[in-house]
Amino acid sequence: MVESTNIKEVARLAGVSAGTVSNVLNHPHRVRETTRTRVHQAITQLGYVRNDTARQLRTGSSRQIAVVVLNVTNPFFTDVVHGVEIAAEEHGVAVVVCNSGSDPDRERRHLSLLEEQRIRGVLITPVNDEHMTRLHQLAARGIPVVLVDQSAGWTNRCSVTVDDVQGGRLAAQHLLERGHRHLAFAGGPLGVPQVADRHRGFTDAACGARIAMAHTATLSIASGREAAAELAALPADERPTAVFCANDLLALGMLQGVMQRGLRVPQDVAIVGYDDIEFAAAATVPLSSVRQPREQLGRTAAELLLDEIVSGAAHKHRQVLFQPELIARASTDPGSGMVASGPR
Amino acid sequence: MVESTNIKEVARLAGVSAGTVSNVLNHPHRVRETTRTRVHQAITQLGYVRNDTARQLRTGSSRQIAVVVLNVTNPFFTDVVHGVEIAAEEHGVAVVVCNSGSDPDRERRHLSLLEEQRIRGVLITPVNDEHMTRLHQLAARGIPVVLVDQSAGWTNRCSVTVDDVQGGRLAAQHLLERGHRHLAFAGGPLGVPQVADRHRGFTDAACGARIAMAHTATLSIASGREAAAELAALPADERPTAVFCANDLLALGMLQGVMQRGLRVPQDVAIVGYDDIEFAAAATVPLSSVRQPREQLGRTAAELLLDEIVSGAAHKHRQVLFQPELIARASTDPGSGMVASGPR
DNA sequence: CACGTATTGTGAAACGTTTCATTTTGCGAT
DNA sequence: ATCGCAAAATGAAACGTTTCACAATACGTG
Repeated sequence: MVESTNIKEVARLAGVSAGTVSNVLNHPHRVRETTRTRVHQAITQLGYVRNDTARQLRTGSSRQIAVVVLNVTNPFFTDVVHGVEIAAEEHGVAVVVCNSGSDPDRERRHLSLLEEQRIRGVLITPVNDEHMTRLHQLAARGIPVVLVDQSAGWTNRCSVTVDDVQGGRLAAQHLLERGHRHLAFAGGPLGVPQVADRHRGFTDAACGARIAMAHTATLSIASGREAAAELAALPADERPTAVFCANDLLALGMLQGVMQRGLRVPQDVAIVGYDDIEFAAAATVPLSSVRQPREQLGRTAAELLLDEIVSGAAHKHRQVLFQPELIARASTDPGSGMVASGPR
Repeated sequence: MVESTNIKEVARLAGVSAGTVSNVLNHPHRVRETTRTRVHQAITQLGYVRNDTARQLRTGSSRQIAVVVLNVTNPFFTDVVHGVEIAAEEHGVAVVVCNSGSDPDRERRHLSLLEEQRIRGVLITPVNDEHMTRLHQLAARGIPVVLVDQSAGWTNRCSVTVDDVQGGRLAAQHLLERGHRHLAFAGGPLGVPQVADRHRGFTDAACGARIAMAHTATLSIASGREAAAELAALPADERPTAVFCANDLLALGMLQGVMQRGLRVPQDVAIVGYDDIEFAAAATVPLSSVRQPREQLGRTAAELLLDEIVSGAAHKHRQVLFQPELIARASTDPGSGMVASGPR
């Protein structure tokens, strides 16, 4: 390990005090131009790099915000992260991405680490409500927290959500309009609030229809394939004619699974996904899906957080609720068959 | 902002010195059990959280490694990141994900920030060779750097790569075997080493064939659609019968674009992608693709980095080269038509 | 009970900044 | 020349840890 040069060495080389070097870096106008250039020369000559650790210790706050997501490999979340980055960049703060992988334990560890690092603020989609008090604690200790895509039990703080119950309703309505009377919901675990809400909205709006439940362990393509096997194994007259999947990964797996078993989509079974990730439109059969404003979700959340950071006590907490939108494509349209949808 | 309690307050409440509290936290065996529990009580009673900033300043090193990727929204990179996380978790170090977005300027800013933070190590897929000297500088200053998915001009350090030239060759061979004699390469910018290598391998192995070039501005679905428009506009006898796309996003866009314009895949135009992201198999026409060991790439890179971190001078630099593999699916198989491929 | 030794605990220094009260410098006006 | 005052520079304290040489206990043994 090479010991790096510090501010004092720069000061010595430039023939000034450490305080002056610090001023050159942080308040250039306070120092005369001639010395300023002298200091800059010393800096480049020594290859000096400011030690942010010491700076943070002294100033007491970092210049980073964190975003904790459920699953980095889910395009929904990477789009959210992208939105966060856009907003953060405008404010000159850096974003660190943490992945809980839907594991409460990893989520807890991340939060502890972030608190130890005195992170400036946290955006988080919690795994479940297990750590809600922990999050309130964080906020009480001066680390603002904004909930993303979840709002249960968080009325007195900022959150940015999409109406999942309404999303479930949209899916049900769409399928009922298409004439389906025997439906299925695929998703899980129901402990995940988003899944529970989508399920609730779906069953509410489809109260007249028959609804089967395909419980999945995760919200992944693999789980979708498994659920498809279950579904395809049913005798034709017992099989739902349409499935609503709790997210697009599940729906893509479902699509692959049922087609592999010789069922036609949408003729034998129609499929509606959720999120409308970019790959939904490019699927084997372009996927109908409940669209969420993914990037805007992230951007708005970041803006709320940044406002809370800069405004401090003057900040007013807000709960932003976006409305989802159903995008109909071939996977629910008997007429369109195998014709691809156009660009979104 | 709430002023947090520090180690001294804990010490006072527990009736010991600050050093003892520190020992309880870092070397528990050095302190008697009775005092240890007393200190722990004080910690929980005050809700004390260690200030990692001060700890890092004193110890001189952080417990985090960074991974800088070209595009967080590209599933290829999220899979790589996932591999990194797995390896890092085994070693108890945290991962921070930085997104350069293929922008050299953002890449530079990230590197500066990471250096200021005295990050423990960096995994990076550089945008191009613009900052190679900067990376060597970082390494010379005691921040190990491992190159991921790129190795040009990096012979004396660790890197983990997949043979892109060979990948390009595989694609060409595959298409030649299928009888295609009029090919196209879609990708860009050629300043991106991966693109250049794939292009080179492709043209090398297809030297007998006619090869058109569809230059794209980015490696995204949108760019793929644009390239498709270009291609579809050609008269049928001037149009290549097969396209090799520099990555799967491009290929998915290409697929959407050509189908939307009434061309059939693979009958009118066959398509080969690159990366074999999970969504390639789920595409409108399941996509043939050159598979890279995405997760293993990340995991291996992280392991090399961690070895360099713990072994220090004893570490031997290694350049790991993986071989790609062509996965044939319907997008290049005239026989299979629209039949979906099975699970991978 | 005194001794020797291993086990615990202490206290101050050090890490590299920023901050701010204070001192020094520069310079135009007298 | 000298004064006055703004501008510039200084130097030491402080941020919250960890470390380490040293002091103070505890405890088994003779």
